[in-house]
Amino acid sequence: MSDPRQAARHRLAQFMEDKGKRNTRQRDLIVDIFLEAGGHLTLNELLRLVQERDDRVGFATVYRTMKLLAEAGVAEELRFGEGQTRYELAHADEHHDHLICQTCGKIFEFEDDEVEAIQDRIALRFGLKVTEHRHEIYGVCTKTDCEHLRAATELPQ
Amino acid sequence: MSDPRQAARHRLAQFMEDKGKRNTRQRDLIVDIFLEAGGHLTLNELLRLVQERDDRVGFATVYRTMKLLAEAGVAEELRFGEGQTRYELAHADEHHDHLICQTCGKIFEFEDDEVEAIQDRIALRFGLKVTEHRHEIYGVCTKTDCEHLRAATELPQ
DNA sequence: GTGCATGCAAACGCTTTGCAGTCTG
DNA sequence: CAGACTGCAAAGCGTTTGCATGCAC
Repeated sequence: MSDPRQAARHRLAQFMEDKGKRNTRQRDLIVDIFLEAGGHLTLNELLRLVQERDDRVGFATVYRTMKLLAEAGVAEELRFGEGQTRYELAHADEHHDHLICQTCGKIFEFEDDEVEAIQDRIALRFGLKVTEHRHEIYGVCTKTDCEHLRAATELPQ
Repeated sequence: MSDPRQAARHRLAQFMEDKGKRNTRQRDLIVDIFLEAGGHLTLNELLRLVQERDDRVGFATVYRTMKLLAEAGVAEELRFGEGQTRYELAHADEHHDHLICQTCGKIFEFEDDEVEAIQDRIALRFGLKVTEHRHEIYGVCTKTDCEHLRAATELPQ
């Protein structure tokens, strides 16, 4: 049960029950695909994947389901500079930030306690109490398979 | 000439000349207001300020002028989580990040070499060469005049 | 059966652009 | 006076919502 996907399913099931939400064919499918895909997808990318398995599902359902997952704490909304929202699996309790390759579009995750500590110190200096933060590092991937990945993930820019 | 506004005016004048751009009543007004206001304004906030002095100026002109300033390296586009673009005066050569108070909407700027250094190290670990980054710290302002500031800056949320 | 969920299409909010008329250099 | 600039209005684009219908419980 150290699988984050299993944990997510449990949390979601609990949330659904608590709130009197219903399980439907569409929701199940969307959740499955979101969990399998493993993150950083836009609504349209999700929709496309969903429709490969069931083309009767509409955009609004994917949209509302992802909002639901976000509310349940199972998904997190990410907004990079692209003008679209991406969704990733929320890792329980732990926070992480992102590195984005501007060539291939690949997104990496990182976590750094030192940065978090410095952050708190900086905020204090301005008289703020930190509630959340966003830290994105943009760069160029030096891996040789960069171009290949770009094609695979189909990210713009 | 350590005044960043003067520096900005010079840089802009140079850019205009190089590119064969023209000086107009509207552009002069928008630039004046942008430089005086001192940052972090949305297009609509700018438009409102501009129209207080000349209500014949349209939104598109403010929009295009700010794009021009961004292109000239005089303004920088900021996108926080609000769905609107804000513009701030670009400080020549130096980079800084932002602290945003979620209560009063006030925006502070900070700079931290240690974070930048850690960032480079993290990126290296993933095989990326950093081109730029974004670091936003959201928090709650503990200042007593927080609510007052909120009214003054008229930020949402 | 009740009322939550779906799918469509329309509304939104912000940004971007085409075009006819205006003004700078 | 050529062509860059303006203002308007319309188009784009991603997101959000109203509503009639469908379906889970």
